[in-house]
Amino acid sequence: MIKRSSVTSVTNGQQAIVDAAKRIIISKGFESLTIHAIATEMGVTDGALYRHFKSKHEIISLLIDDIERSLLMVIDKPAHFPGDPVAKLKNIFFAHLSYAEKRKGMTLIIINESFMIRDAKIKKKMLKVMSRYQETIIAVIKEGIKLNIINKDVDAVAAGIAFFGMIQAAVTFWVLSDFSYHLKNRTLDGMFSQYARGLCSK
Amino acid sequence: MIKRSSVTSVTNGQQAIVDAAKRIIISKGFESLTIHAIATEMGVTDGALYRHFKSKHEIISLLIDDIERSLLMVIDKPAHFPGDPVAKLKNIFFAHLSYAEKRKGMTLIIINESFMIRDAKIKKKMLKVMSRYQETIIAVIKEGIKLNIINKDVDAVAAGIAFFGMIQAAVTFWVLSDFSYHLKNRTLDGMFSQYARGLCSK
DNA sequence: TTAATATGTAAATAAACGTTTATTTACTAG
DNA sequence: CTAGTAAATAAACGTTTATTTACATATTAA
Repeated sequence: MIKRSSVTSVTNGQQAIVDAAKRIIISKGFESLTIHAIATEMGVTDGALYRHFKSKHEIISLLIDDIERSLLMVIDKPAHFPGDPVAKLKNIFFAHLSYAEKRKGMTLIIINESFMIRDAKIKKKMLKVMSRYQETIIAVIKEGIKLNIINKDVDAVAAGIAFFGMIQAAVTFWVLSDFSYHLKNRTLDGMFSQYARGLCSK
Repeated sequence: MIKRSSVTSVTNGQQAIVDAAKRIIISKGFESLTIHAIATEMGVTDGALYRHFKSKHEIISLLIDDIERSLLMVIDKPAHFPGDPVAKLKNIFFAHLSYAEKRKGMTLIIINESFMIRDAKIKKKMLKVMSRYQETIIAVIKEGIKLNIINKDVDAVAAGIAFFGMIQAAVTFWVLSDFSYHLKNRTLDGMFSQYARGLCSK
């Protein structure tokens, strides 16, 4: 009986490679993600990886799929938990921050690296993940507008981008500081409060 | 009479290389920024660059200096123009966006790349630029609090990070979409309005 | 059992990259 | 005219990449 790791067509061998790649990015950063590094991490030789992948880009592509699954799951859970939309946003906010802290900003690093990779497919895939993230946030905001909790004049798209931006900037400072403090701190509480005020005040 | 390009000790030859590097990043992205590409862009051979620079990292370092000068100048101007602090923030917001659009997100790309470069000096330098950016924003916010225009409960540091995040996220989507729309658009007007409401509402 | 398939190894390849070196050229000052 | 200097050249260097090839071993299915 063979256990498949996911709904999509990712073989066990492929999943092991993706997991190794994640470990490398978290411990040594994206620039250290080489075929040789992955192979060494797994205790095999470089060529062995090509039994499971056509190219390194394909590995990165699967890595983005992995982010899509995990990140969207992390934010979808609080997004669909019944309750006040603003409370939902707050829960999403801190769930995303916990996720980022656990992964040492890996997701943001990959988003940023997507800028740099010429392959248009990878760029497009990353944009798709971010768009789905946005859809979730926007849906919650629109729900809040409908319930008359969030101001009708609020541009949901703009608010969605700003929401993502708060996390992005917080993680950016944190990574640049070499993780020299805890990502989740009192400052971020104030940050969300201010954001929520911007949504709700008339 | 020799004209120097800047206050700091950047020679003309160095400035020419930095300018060429900027052109390459804007037109072909950071991953295309190689010694060979810079040399070709300038119409010289690779080795010639080493008459002006010790290493590629030194070029990147000067590039960050260049960003520091230009970006901080762009935001300092509206920051010190007399008037309402919130109006100042709005002007800074759109000045930064214009700057990003003109440079095709080059600054953000370099910030992101600073993540990846092992050299701790470069990381530190980038963090310094961002901290100086933050100081400017925070000063304006504190001015607003003192004038009783901005809510006393606002955490100026948090608001500064969120301010930067709005721009960062907006540029991120724009770059990932391959510059397929104009960065400055109506959505961003709404974004700032919401931000300002979060600052001012009681 | 046997043949096919999956998975791995070892070694090589080609290209790209940053960097160094020895040499040359053009210009300037004494 | 000479000596010095700044800048560029051409060629190579050593390394690191991703990727390919020829060969071996183990599992699986007929």
